[in-house]
Amino acid sequence: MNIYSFICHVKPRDEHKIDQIFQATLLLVKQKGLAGITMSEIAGAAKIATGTLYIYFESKEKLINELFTQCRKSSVDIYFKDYESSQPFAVGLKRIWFNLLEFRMNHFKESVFMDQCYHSPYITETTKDLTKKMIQPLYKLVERGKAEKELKELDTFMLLIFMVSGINEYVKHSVYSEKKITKASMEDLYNLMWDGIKA
Amino acid sequence: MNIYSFICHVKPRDEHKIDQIFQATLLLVKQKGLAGITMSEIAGAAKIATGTLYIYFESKEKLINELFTQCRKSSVDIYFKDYESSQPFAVGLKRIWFNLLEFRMNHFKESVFMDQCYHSPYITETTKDLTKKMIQPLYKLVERGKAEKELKELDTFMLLIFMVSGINEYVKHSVYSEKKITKASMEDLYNLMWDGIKA
Amino acid sequence: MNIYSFICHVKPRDEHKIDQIFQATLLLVKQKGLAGITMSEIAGAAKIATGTLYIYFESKEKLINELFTQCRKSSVDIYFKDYESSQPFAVGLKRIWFNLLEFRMNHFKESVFMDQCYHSPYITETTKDLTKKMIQPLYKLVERGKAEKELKELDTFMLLIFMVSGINEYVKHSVYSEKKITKASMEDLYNLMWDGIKA
Amino acid sequence: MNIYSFICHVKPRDEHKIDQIFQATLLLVKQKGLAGITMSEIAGAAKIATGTLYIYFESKEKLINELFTQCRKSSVDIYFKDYESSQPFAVGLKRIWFNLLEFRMNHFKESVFMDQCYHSPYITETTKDLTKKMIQPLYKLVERGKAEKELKELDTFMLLIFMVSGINEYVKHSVYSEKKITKASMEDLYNLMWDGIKA
DNA sequence: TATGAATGAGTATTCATTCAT
DNA sequence: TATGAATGAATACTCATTCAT
Repeated sequence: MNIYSFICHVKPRDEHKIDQIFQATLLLVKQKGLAGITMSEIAGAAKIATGTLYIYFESKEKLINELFTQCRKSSVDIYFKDYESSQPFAVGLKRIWFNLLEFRMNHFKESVFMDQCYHSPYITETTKDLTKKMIQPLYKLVERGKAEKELKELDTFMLLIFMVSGINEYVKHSVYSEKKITKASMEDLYNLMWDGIKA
Repeated sequence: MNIYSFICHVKPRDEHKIDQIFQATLLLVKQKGLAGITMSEIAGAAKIATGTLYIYFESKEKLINELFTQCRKSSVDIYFKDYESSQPFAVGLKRIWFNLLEFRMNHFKESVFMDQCYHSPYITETTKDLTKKMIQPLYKLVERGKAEKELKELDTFMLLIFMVSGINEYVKHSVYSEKKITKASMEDLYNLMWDGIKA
Repeated sequence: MNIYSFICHVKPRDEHKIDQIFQATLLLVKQKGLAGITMSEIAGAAKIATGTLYIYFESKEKLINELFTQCRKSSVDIYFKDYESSQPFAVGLKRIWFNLLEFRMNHFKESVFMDQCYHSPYITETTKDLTKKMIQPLYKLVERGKAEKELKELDTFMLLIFMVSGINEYVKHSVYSEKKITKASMEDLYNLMWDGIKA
Repeated sequence: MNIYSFICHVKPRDEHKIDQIFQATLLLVKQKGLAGITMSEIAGAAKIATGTLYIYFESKEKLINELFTQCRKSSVDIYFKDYESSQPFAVGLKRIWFNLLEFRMNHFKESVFMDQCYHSPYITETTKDLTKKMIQPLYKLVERGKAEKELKELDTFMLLIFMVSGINEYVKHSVYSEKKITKASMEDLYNLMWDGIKA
């Protein structure tokens, strides 16, 4: 405990321990769903005591919300990795689409967790609203695609949803049926999507 | 009350009550998620006593599983409504696709519930396996489409998932943003999908 | 329903049904103990509906108490069967002792039930008191034995208890170890007891 | 609190608390019978929270079984206190018989509890079987008595049961009629028994 | 009377949270 | 900070009793 803590009562930041807790939670949610996990299970899986959990998160709700927020942040970071708005539209789109796919594949637990949260009593409306804001760049990109006559002249949200939804379901299916996703199948899925949306 | 009751003085278990319970559960799950509902809330919403719940379902787990099973059944019934395998491929496909959309729209609570169940501790593996079997006819249809050179020569499951995934997400989005789904937007979404999968 | 019922509200007396209920209760208590039986189990075992049980007994407590009372009565009836106070002391004693043994053997369920009742919340103090009164004749017999110098000059209750206790335990042991009780072993046990109490 | 606690900051499960729980349970069973006690009553009587009960015993059944096991152990310990198999037969027998009597007198609650358990749904068959094994030394002693021609040539179990049964019933009677058991009456009862079994 | 579904108070058990160490 | 036992309100489930048929 340092002097700063006395003044500001900031939350402790043993980032390593927080990560342990987050990873434990993600794993358990994937295995048993949000409905089936308890604080002591999380503590157990994170190899700390229940009491310790409450040093880092003041309640279960806070823990879930903060994990959600962090998942969302890291997902957005990945979504726009290596994306330059200066690139031609088609290049940028493919870049982002593969980023989305990559995230779903490599962070499957996070995806499941975020899906589950959406209909849970833990996530507040504010948290949900924030999520919407973070996809703004993607929204912009689609608008640009329409402006450049590369995409069909349809409702932007419809295009957005159509582009993304196949990824979620395809990855889910692959994980549960334990089928590897090959580079070729990724291209196939992209082409299905692209043939759908292109002008 | 049926004629049998008059003769035999048997008070049959009230099928209507099962429906009350199911509807109450679906509503609550949509509102608060599977994680947040209690047996007494369900009983309250169904306007019966807690004890009565246990006359019809021996445990919370059984209740959730049976509701899941019934949702699946009714969804499959709707999926293949007015579908004739003798129709041309494109006609049959459109028929089923619109049935799927219709189900998601008109039975949104059921859809949300089924989605939630998938990662819950309530649904058993057997129940999940059955689900897979029930989509067989759709699988067959896609195979036929490929044989008739109407569809791209890709993995059947990939095509299947691609066809269906947009529906789920689009309806979800519409419900939560409280946008009506018009006949026109339905056609738009279908065309996005069709342009993607057609040979 | 007859005219008498209207006037007096007497309890119905389908003696056959009451017996069914009693037998079912005794069987269940032997199997699972007084702590483990429910009214619907009793009804089930008696092949009647739960509601019907309440036509014959207004509560669980009443049912248990009435069964207890009936067991006590029938036991006392058997205890003094063929016993004549005019017979010589030793003859009378042997008669009663063998009657006691016979009751424990042939009405084992009743014995277990009565034992269980003693420490249960169901049996009222009044019911217990009554039980004491019913062994009066036996008490008198022991007093006579002492007066006739046939028995040791000890506290009557001590003699009484000593005489009887071996029976209970020996029968219990035989039933649970599934050993038949032979005529010879009955005599052996009697002699053990007699050698103990005789003057 | 032991030295280990100071070093490791471990708060050990409180053995004393288990005893509190056991004593509370015994008292309640004596008062109301096994049929009439609830977990929250036990917790209340032991002055702990209901939840705490479940830290020490995972279910009511487990609690009852473990208490039964502990009662049996402590009873057997007392049965053979100051008993040496090298002593003359008659000395050893009297020693054990008085130990039995002492246990029944000083641990009346335990006796009542164990009696009640025998026909309850809580005690498993395995637990019952173990009980039989623990009286082996007593069985041996009776066999020796027969070999040394001190006892009647009768079935060992019959002798065993006869020796013991009077104790149970006599103590029960004394407690319920609130009569003190004097040293003299103890000797009287022993002599009744001894005159019965001696060769 | 007889039925057995319905009731809801009561009971066993769980679990988020606190607290003494 | 870290621990995990302790707490007690909340939850799943039971069961004596009632009641419409």
